[in-house]
Amino acid sequence: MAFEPPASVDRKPETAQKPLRADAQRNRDRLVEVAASVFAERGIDASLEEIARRAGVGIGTLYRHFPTREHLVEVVYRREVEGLCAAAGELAARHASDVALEEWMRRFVDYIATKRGLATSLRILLTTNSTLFSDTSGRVSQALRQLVEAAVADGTIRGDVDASDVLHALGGIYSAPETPEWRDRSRRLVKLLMDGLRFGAGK
Amino acid sequence: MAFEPPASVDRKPETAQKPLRADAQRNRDRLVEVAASVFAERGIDASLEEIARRAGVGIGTLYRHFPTREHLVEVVYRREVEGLCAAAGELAARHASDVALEEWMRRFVDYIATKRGLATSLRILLTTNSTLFSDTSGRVSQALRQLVEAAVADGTIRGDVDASDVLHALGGIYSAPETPEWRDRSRRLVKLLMDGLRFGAGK
DNA sequence: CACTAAAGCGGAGGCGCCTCCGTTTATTTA
DNA sequence: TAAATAAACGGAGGCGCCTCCGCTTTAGTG
Repeated sequence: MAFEPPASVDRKPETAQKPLRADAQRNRDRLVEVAASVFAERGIDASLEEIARRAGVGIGTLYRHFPTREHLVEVVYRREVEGLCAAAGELAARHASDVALEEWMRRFVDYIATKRGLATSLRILLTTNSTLFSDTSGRVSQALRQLVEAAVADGTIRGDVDASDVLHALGGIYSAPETPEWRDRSRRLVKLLMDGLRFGAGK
Repeated sequence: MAFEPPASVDRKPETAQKPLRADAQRNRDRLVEVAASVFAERGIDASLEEIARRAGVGIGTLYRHFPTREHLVEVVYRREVEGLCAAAGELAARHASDVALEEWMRRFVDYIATKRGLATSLRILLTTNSTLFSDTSGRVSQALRQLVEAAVADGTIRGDVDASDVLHALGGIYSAPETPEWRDRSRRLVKLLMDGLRFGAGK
């Protein structure tokens, strides 16, 4: 305690560690799932005991799997980003590529919206744990690139932009001030952006 | 709680608010003093109840004066920086100006040393509460400037440097890695710096 | 001084954090 | 399938956080 350890969550080696016992794996999954909804509902400071309770496990089990609150938050956050990015592939398969892009951006905005309230805690986590930041932002921009390139390739959006342009355009959303109309304004921004992208498509 | 408030400690208006009742002022002073030593001894996560206990007041009194831990930490931190800077004037009055500068830099290093362990928490506080950062860093560089200018003026150190040069030189100390020899190395650095400053003094 | 209103006090109580360890369960071995 | 053992469980307990409110003290006022 004299020397509080760096607040970063330590990396577990990517080399898959021995598989968990079946019950342990079940509990762990359950905890992550419940934690995601409790954090969403009550904020990032939600009681860990409540999470354990709702997951139907003892508090000791929660702590064994996630030795600190930050461990749990990190896992939940990674899972959510992963889900968002995975949706890119599904949308691409099911819709015209410009529609897929638009829908994905809309989801992106919604997702950011849910995270606005947590901004300070999350920012601390992201600055503290730099791999978390680079991993997730890399994953997000990869998903976006996939969608933009597909839409450019089949001519449903103009060809003189790339994924990083779009990401920058979306970036404005992130930094916009926290007002009640934030969400609506962001949605308008996505629409506007799409109109711009569609304009002059197919040359 | 849905919307955790910005973690910044809100500015109390500089316009002096009505003076506290005598007992309240006494307790407040006592708390700050005790808190400084408890934080120094146990780290920034020390128990607030222990602080109240040692100050001989109830926990309720502590919370009335300092509604959050951050409030208390901020006040202690400001007081310490203030003390450090006030020492500049006293040293200047009592010693030759180069000696005053050297001694002050030594104290600065010692002070930073005590804060190393708290670095993460303090960094969060400083990035969260930007007035705290600008107030204190302004105050520190002002104290340093006073000492450097005096020493340059009476020719005990060379004339082709200014306070910001010296501050930058000291800045290296801050970012040096956290090793056991940190403190000794920093002291050597101060000596080295002073030798350099004295070299060719008086033109 | 005596009285009073306002200011301040303080600690009980409720809740959450986290550790520790006796008990239970899944898996391996025979 | 039974025994052995390693892995995992879970909650009691101790501690700290913070709020709330009945009690005490101070600073005016006559």
